[in-house]
Amino acid sequence: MDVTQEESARELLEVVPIVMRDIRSEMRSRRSAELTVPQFRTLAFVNRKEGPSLSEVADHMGLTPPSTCRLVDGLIARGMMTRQGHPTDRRRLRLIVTPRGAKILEISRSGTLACLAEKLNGVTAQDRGIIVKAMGVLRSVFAESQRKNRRKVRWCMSQ
Amino acid sequence: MDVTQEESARELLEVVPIVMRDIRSEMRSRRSAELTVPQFRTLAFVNRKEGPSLSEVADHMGLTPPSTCRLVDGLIARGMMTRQGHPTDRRRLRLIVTPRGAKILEISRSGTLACLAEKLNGVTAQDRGIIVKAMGVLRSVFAESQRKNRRKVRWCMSQ
DNA sequence: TATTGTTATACTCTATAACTATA
DNA sequence: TATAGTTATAGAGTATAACAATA
Repeated sequence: MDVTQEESARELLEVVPIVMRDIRSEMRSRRSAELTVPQFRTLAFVNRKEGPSLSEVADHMGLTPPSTCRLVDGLIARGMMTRQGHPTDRRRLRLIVTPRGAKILEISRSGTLACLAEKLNGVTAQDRGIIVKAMGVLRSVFAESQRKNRRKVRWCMSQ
Repeated sequence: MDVTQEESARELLEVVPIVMRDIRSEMRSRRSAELTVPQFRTLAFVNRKEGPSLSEVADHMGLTPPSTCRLVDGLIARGMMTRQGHPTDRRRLRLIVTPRGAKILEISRSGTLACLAEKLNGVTAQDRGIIVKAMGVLRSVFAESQRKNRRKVRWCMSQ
């Protein structure tokens, strides 16, 4: 099935927000873990990267530094990560996920995954394959554009 | 390619937030239209439905009545829709998109679509077909679960 | 008494502007 | 002077609780 850009863009704009709403409300309802989507993504990134700076997190999230700072603040306030000094550059910091943060991350991830997986139960294995394939394509398209956005933001900020 | 529920769920949880971030930031940067994603979705729904009640909007959006009320308030305050009385049931209201609202909706939709379409430029027509197919599957899965959520919310509220 | 919508309150997400400390 | 991070401020999204008006 060959499809125009416009057609696929229309579908994305219509369906992605619906799926997103569902993911968000599932995370919110998982009381034991209580992570929002941005918190979850931040925690997962810091956990994977082991000691990234704030800028690196902002870059990955596509957020401005102040927004990222607040996001991180919340996670630190709830004992899920800590700030540490950078060995050579004292302006920078290194973010580290605490054992408690790692545990919460795991609970949140597995719970949300289980919910999503259950919903995908009625979908054929082949259609699931199509979903995975589509996600791969989308990842390559949109992961790249994040960096661009980030640079633009930086540029706007300094005029 | 056959795929497990877990595998497809993992991909969704990883990629959907990234695409969503992009859609949101595109809408935000479109200064002439200045609609957030929920505002856009609300306006589009009300425009399509011609005169829905607040509850119907809440249902469609998967939001609680107070949240929906505020969302609608903002759109009304900016002259994009109006509240009208329901002919037979005086508790209800009918939401109507103003000509100005319809115009802004159109500007926002076409601008965001153009941006998304441009990003999908480097994708093959076949891969776009896969995206459209996947969106169709996801729509059927997640459009249904919204209603369930809504009922649960109502139920939670009244204990 | 149940339903529709609203107001009050509180939290998170996000931005821009202005600042501090370090390089 | 440029960079990393923070604080101040503000608007939007969202929830729960409490309420008013109508059925």
